[in-house]
Parts: sequence; structure tokens; C-alpha cells
Amino acid sequence: MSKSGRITIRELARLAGVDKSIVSKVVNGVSAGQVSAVKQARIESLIQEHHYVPQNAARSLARRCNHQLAFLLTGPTQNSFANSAFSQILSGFAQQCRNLGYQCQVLSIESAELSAFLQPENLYRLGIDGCVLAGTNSELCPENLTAIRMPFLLLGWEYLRDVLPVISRDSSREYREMLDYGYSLGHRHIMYDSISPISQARFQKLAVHYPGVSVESCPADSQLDEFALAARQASAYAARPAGERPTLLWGSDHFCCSFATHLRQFGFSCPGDISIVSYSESWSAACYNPPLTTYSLDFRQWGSTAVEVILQIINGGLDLAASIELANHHIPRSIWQHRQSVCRLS
Amino acid sequence: MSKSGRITIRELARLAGVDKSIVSKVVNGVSAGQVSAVKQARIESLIQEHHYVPQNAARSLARRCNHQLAFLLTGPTQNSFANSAFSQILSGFAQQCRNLGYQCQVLSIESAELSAFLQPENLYRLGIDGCVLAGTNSELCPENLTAIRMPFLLLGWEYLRDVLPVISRDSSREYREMLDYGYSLGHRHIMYDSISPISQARFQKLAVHYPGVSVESCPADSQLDEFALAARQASAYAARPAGERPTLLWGSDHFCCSFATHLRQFGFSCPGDISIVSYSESWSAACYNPPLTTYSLDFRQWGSTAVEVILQIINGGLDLAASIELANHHIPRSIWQHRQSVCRLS
DNA sequence: GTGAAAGCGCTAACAC
DNA sequence: GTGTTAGCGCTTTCAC
Repeated sequence: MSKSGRITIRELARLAGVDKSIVSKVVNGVSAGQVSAVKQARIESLIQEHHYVPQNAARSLARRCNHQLAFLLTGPTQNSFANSAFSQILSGFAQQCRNLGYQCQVLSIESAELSAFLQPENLYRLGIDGCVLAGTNSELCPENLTAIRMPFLLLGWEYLRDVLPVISRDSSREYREMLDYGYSLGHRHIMYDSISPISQARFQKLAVHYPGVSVESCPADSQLDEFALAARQASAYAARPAGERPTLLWGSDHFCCSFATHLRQFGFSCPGDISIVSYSESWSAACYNPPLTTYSLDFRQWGSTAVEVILQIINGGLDLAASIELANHHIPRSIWQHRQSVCRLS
Repeated sequence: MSKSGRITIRELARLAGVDKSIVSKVVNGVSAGQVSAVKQARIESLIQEHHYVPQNAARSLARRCNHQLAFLLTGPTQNSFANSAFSQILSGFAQQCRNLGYQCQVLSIESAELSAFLQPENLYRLGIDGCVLAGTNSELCPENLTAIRMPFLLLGWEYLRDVLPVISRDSSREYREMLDYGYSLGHRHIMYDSISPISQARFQKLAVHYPGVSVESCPADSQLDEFALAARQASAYAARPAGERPTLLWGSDHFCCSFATHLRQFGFSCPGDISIVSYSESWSAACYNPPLTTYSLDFRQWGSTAVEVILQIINGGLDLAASIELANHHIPRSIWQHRQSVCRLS
């Protein structure tokens, strides 16, 4: 019995009257044809009897790999898991880790702290084989990430797709899908909640191809969170002359719900006055009053895919170029959930 | 340089011209008065220069502790993080782990699988120093948990408070608070979303002290999730004669939102026809239409407290009795958020 | 103050 | 098939 109170492989070997290495083989399932059936059976029953399980630390040390992955979440606050998109991604990630025999570590990092955190020291300290980074798009410096010689994967940060391993939707494709949808229902004045200049530009650029369509985004304000931003936009909406108001909003579930709730206080209703489509599916969107139409990724799936990809990178010993290539083979697609927050304009 | 590509303490010692044990002292900050200032400085600069960080696995092996905690989440599906209460608890848990120099592992376990999972083998395999279990109250067998000789803590499972280390609200106290509130606003017919017989009984028992008050709970149905249950209750509500409908609902944010949304389809509104109080605060409740009044724990705080308590149990080497005692010193209290889903009955 | 040495529990190469 | 052996990288006595 070891000092930690758990039985060790050495003890087990002694009890079975064999060498540690034999036990090791049995434990690791590489005993086929290497260990006599008799001993195999004896060892196995001993393992059962003593509830033997190898000690992680010793194993990691000897194997030089930890069988642990980290899920890094970043955002303006330490509280990004309040965003159900991310907790769903984590959910899929953790589950797939377990399926594939890996352990899942979780860290939540404020955006302000992120670049300081992304140093080799900090990542090494975790004792992980690789990591996945998700979150509301904090600024990221590609050089810092590649300097860390550790397999990693980004969930989001689409614009870094060519220089880092990124799994992200194809936003141009999806913006188009969205514009097609709104256009076909007669909407010509669309509001989009993004505060990212890159997304805004991309969206504007596509909108040009839709005759008569005008698109507007939210004026950014780093002081305000999404809810406050939505509240402000709702006031602004109410203050505008009747003909100049957007008839369709595209936003996150946070933004959409907050916007609609505030709008109602000004006497406007959804979908009567404005149609709403959320690009993030959640129970909150589905149960909102009215239930929100969404066009969203499957977040759990996204997390689950992330595990598969990072493991391929790790186990394949892929270099940066190959990792990027691999990640780009996994572009997730959004799907529609039609509910009651959208109406056709006559 | 070790095979893993990272510099080792041995290398560092060689470069500094000292023994490993000296470097170890410096790394671990126990060098005060034990190491000469000169060597101390030399070693420290070497550490910086080479980005040295000790390897987790080797350290854990030698120290016989892992500096890792696990957050176990259980619920009817693998998807319990969709419930923002739990993702918030995790958020606080992960953050506090980081603050206190521990790493946080996450596992999500289906209720059906839970008792099979809670075996010593499975917990040992994680290489953790202790674990915290949260989730929608799956059945738990106290004997199984105590059989695992590992520090653990339950978040919820109030009825096990006397036999296991549990951090949970004092529901009797909070039910009373809730009944006082509803009663004072003139509500006499209250619906409570719980499907747990224990909670129902406790609630009923308290309600007796409020003259004229009748309380009803949801008929349980293990096939249905909370949303479906709420939908069913909404239909049932609508089908009842006018005078017999509850005027106040107390439920989770999931249940309340779903209920209200479905009710609206029958032409009923909140708070006009029914007042709603959620016992779980979330942005979804705050942004619902109408915004929901809540009386809820601070979930992040709960998770953060859990870390502190489990670490006291671990570091203090507390036995079961002492752990229970300690946990019971930390009874979290709910707080009110008054919003627009409640009205006074004339 | 410093360093030698033993050991944590396991893996894996290799010789038998 | 089986056992010997040499680590993995770090901590921690204990003698000097």
C-alpha cells in the first residue's frame, strides 16, 4: 500500500507473484499474447478486488503526456459562462473529452488579462496536452500563440483563420443566408448587433448586393455590456420617426431579448413592429415571449468537434500549417429554428 | 533540456552550478535564509531566462497531492450546463480555484449514470484532491459517497445535510420568506414548480400557517423536462375555471419563462393573470418579457464558497463529521430582485 | 548553506 | 511470456 493510501502496481505485482511490468501491461490492455492467460486472470481479479487504478501523476510523468485538455474562456468579465453559447460549447467539450478518455480543465480569463496569460509559463503550468480558446472576441496576437509550443485551437476569431488553427463559422456565407431570408420577407432596413468593425464591414459589403436594403450596426461602447447596449438601442429606436426604424433585428440572444423587452416599454412589440432573429440558440431564446426565431450553430457540437480536432493535432504531431489546414476542414454551419419573432412585410 | 522540450530543474541546477534541491527551494519560495543571496539571484534569473516552470506530474508524484479539484455536474441529460444556475456556479468555482492556485476539472454526468460513476476507481482516476458535486437533485446514496475516501462536497441535496458535507440554502426559511411575500400581496393560491416530494412536503407544511392559502405543485413526470412540464401546466391552467387558477407561480427561471410564454398563447398574461417569482436569477429572467422578479442565491458566490470549503476540508484533513460541521456553517441566502412580474391583488 | 541520495508510482526498452 | 533495468522530474530528508 502506498503512502497515499492507494494500492500500487508494485503491491499488485507482489500479490500476483509477477513483475510490475506484467501488471502494467494488463492495466494498459496491451497484454494480448504477451501475458499468459493464467496470470492475466489472476492480475485482473486482483485489480478488481483492490480497486486498483493507476495514479495519474506517475503515469503522466512516465508517459510524458497528461491526457488533459484545457478549455480557456475569455470575455470582458470573468463571468462569460453566463453566456449560454459558451456554457454549451463547454458542455460538448467536456463530454467529448470524457468519451475520448481525456480530462477537461476549465479556466475563465478576462480579456484584459488574456495576453498576459497566454505566455508559455502559464500554459505549461497547467500540465495539459493542448488547449482550446473560446470567448467573445478579445484581441489576439497570433505571434504570442504560436510562440507557445503547445497544440491549441481557437473557437471563433474567424479572421485569424489563415494564420492560426481556427474553427469558426463562415460568416460571409451566413450573412448572405440571413440577408436572403430577411429580403425575401420584404425587410429592407436591417439592424445588426455586432460591435466588431470586421463583422460590420463584412456585413455591409454583402448588403450592397440587395437592392434597397440598408443595414446598420450598433455604435460601439466599451463601457456597456450587451444588455445595456440593447437598452440604448431600444431607446434610439423609439425616438426615430416611424418610417426610419429598422424592421428586422439580427443579434445574439442576449441582445435580442434585452432589446425586445426594453422596446416593449416604449409600446413597441415583436414581431408587430420589428422582426427579430437571434444568431445564438438557447432556451432563453426559445422560451422568450415571443419565442425567437434563431439561425445558430449547434454549440455543443462545436465543443465536441473541438476536442476531436485538437486531439488529431496532438496525436498526429501536426505542425502549425497542418493544424490550420485541419481546422479549416471543420467549418460548422448554422441551422434555422423558425419561431414567432419574425413576420413578413406586406 | 528534457525530452518533453522543457527545461528541467536538473538542467537549471547545472547551469547555476548548484544542486537541484537548492533550485527546488527557490522555485517553491522556501529559500528564505536557506539559500545564499547570490545563488538565489542567479537561480531566479535563470528561471526567468529559460521560462522554467516545474512539471505538474512530477510535482504531484513527489508531493502526493495534485492541486486539482473536480466540479461534477449531474442532471437528467449530459447537458446540464444549459441551466445557467449551474454554469454560474461553475464560473465562481473555476475562478476561485484559480485564485487559490488550484486547477479545475469539469465533468458532466447523467443522473442515470451517476451512482455507477461515484465509485472510488472513477474518482481516483481523475487525479484530484477533492471534488464538488452539483446538479439537479439526482438520487444519492450517502454510503457510496463516504466509501470514497476523498474530500467531497455537495451543492444542494439539502436533506442530506446531516450525513454528508452539504452547502445548501435553508429551504424552510426561504419558503417562509416566499410565502410571507406572496401572502402580503394578497395571493392565496400559489403554484410551486417542484417535482421533488421532499420539497413539496416541506412547502405544504409551511403553507398551513397561512390562513386561506392553498399551495399546489406539479404532477411529476420523468418523461418531461422542465419546459415541457411548464407547457403542460400552462394548458392545465388555462383549462381551469376562472376562480380556481393560481395567482402566483414560484419556479425556476426555465419553468417560469416557459410557463409564461405558453400561457400567453392561451391569452393569459403576466402579471395580469398570474404573478411570477423565479428562484433562480439569470439574465434570461432579467430580460424576459416581462422581466421576472427573482428570489435567488448568488450562484457564482456559491461556487466560490464551495472551493474555500473543500480546500479547508482537504488541507485541514477534516474527517466526515468535521466536514459536515464546517459545510453547515456556510448556508447561502437568497436575495430579492424586484422586477415586473408580480402584482398586488386587490 | 549545500548537496547526496532516496523515493514518489508508473512505463517501456530490452534481454532472457 | 517474463523480469530486469533505467528512467520520467521533482521533493524531501539528512548529513556535512
